[in-house]
Amino acid sequence: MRTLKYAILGLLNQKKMTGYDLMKQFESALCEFWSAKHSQIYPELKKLTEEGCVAYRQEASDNGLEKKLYHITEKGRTDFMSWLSSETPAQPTPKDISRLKIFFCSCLPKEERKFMLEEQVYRHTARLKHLQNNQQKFSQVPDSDSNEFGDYLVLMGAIMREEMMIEWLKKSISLLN
Amino acid sequence: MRTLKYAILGLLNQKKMTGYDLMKQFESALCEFWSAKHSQIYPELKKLTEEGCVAYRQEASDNGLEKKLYHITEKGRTDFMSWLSSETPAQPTPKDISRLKIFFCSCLPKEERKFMLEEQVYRHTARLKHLQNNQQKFSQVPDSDSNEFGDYLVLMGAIMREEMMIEWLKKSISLLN
DNA sequence: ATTTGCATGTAATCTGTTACATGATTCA
DNA sequence: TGAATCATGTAACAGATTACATGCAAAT
Repeated sequence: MRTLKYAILGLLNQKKMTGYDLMKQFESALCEFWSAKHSQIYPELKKLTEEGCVAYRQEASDNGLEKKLYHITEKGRTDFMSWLSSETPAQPTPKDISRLKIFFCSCLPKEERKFMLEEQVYRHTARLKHLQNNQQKFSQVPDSDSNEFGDYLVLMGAIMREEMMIEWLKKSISLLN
Repeated sequence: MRTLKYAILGLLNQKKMTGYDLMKQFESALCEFWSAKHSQIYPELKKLTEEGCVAYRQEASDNGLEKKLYHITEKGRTDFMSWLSSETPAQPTPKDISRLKIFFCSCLPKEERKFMLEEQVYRHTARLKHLQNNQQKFSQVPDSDSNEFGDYLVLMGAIMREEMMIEWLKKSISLLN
């Protein structure tokens, strides 16, 4: 389905970047719903260059080192926009090890069941706090035409996801016995 | 991480099954948080047999066809229990194409933005109804020592996930403009 | 002097999907 | 007679992670 292709094109559509910059974007802005290591990004950029979806200019970075500054081409923009407008196919299951373990929790001795669920509550609470902290950087809701609008929506979605997880886990704990 | 191994062991720990039965379980009971096709299940069963985690007896099925009825071994049970008790490593991002598209939604013309989000609301509403229907099969909360307890918890979790998604999408729509 | 960050790549491996392949039985 | 279900497998490919590999600059 080439999703990585479109994630990269979408980012390069916002601004010119190096492979390294893209990697940083996956670690920060996209981390709540997509990920990619540099070992996947660099080969994909090579492929996209061959396809004519991106191009680069060799530049010297601040320090004087070599770097490749990538930008999106017309073909790249066309491909990206048609992907964005296309219907999203029914998502395959989001695989979730925690839920798998909870599914099998009746195999565990009673004390451990509660312990397992509480450990998860702790994790998600920490994550929620971190996300709420990020949200404070927005003094108001960004305009829906700006690039930050997407950031705002997915951050809101991530917060709601964590809140839901905590609520579910606590409800589950209350059902033990 | 061999998660498929433990999913299969967990199911075989509940009862003896054929590869085909396991496939059906992935399609029904586990479908909200794990998936596996038969082309992955059969080779994994072969590997688990070699490892000594499972064993099988060749049997004739109802109709007279050959089938392999798998059961878990002591080693398999030990492996499964130690996996279940171990700490779950920090989950890698659950990849989500819908969220990725929403992240880039400011690239779309205004009318299409709303359309995209509403299409998602429709999808998740249908899914929610289906799950709520399944929940009605439980006349009460199963005992936390029974196998159905896990079913009940993950179904509840899936319902809450869909409710959260709908709420998030509607909130997002209200923020357009 | 050593670690961290910038910067780029390849190789080996693992995980998962789609397609190929077969064959009997049951139901419409 | 043809489609659906039961039943089992392999091969090719796609997607993603871990490890291998290099090198300069800046900060500690």
